[in-house]
Amino acid sequence: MVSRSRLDRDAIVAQLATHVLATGLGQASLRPLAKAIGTSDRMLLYYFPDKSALLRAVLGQVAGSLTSVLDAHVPAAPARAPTVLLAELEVLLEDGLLRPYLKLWTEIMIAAERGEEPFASLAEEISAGFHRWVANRLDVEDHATRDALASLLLVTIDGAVLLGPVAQGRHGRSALAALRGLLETDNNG
Amino acid sequence: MVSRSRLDRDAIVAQLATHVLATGLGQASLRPLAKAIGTSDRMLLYYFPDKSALLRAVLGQVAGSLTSVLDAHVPAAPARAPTVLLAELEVLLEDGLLRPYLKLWTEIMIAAERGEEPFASLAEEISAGFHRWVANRLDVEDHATRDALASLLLVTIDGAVLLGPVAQGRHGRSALAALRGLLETDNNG
DNA sequence: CCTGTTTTGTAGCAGTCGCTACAATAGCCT
DNA sequence: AGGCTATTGTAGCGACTGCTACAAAACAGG
Repeated sequence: MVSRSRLDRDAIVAQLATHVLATGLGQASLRPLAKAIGTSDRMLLYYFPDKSALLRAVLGQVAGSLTSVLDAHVPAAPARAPTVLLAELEVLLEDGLLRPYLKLWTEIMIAAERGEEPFASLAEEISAGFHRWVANRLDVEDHATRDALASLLLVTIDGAVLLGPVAQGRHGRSALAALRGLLETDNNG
Repeated sequence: MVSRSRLDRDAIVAQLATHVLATGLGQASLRPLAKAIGTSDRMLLYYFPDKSALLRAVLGQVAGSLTSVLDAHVPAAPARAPTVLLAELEVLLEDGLLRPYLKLWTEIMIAAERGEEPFASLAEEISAGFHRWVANRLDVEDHATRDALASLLLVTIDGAVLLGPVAQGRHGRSALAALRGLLETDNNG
């Protein structure tokens, strides 16, 4: 009844999640994806109705993995000043733990803007989740300014990752450093 | 000698520039591009050696058009406080004058990160040009902090555009507003 | 008009895309 | 063993990709 195969549905999703995280969505066609995990495109479409459903499962797994990484390194309590949270996220970026996720995230955003599924709906969910995650860790009492600061951190980090490849990554690094400086003087003034 | 055709090289570049600005790089295959400007893929490859050269010419034209728009609305002199320059750029974003260029720009960045030509080299040039454009308009005397602030504006605006499609654009708008607030208190303190 | 060059159309190549029809295997149950 | 279902392979469809060979026009100068 419960049949076991060399590569069942969950294993496919798990292996594709790490593969897509490493290589991006540029090579995410059925045949290359299948080859990367040692199976055939025929199998991917045996376990999933179509490519959209497959990618939705895979990227959902990636999103879950991201929150695991984030929660492991940046616990929810206690709430922090914005500058402190930004510094913690910068460390994760420099360590390379966060960057693959955010690079994938920018690719999802581009595809979402074109209206391609499942990216459009995924983009909405993931951005909402990440924004909530950031806001929950900020010790700003006023809800409006806390949400605005969370948006600012979200936007600036995404922008820094987007501009990462050019100028040897200088723009991203100095932008985050400058923002951290602004947040500090704002806190002390 | 000087032969004239219904659609010569310069006309092709000009028309394709406005077309990709409106539709993005997602549909930028030879046959759709040709159809959009009323010619054939055969003609595009008659005037250009390959697709990469064609896109390089077209995107170069777009970049030139962007600097025209920017210079027309934000003159070089006099230098401004960061918060003022950011406010001016926000106006251009809200008017929709800047957004198409920056959306195209994010697509170029994604393709550049994959190493695809001509996007990798283009990304380097355009980002350097935009950064210089911003830095030239800031009235910050210290070069290092002026460059860092220019990077921050660059990164935050790009991030805001990238996150534009989700949450009805709330993230982008409130992020820029929050950054403007930080820059103001920094200036006054 | 004729000749030669420049500009275009038509057809097609070899590759990839998502997806499917059909058949062959493999494993279980009786 | 025989039958039944779950799994997998093979082959291919129609559409698309960048690009090219070949030839028909269109246009020039003589």
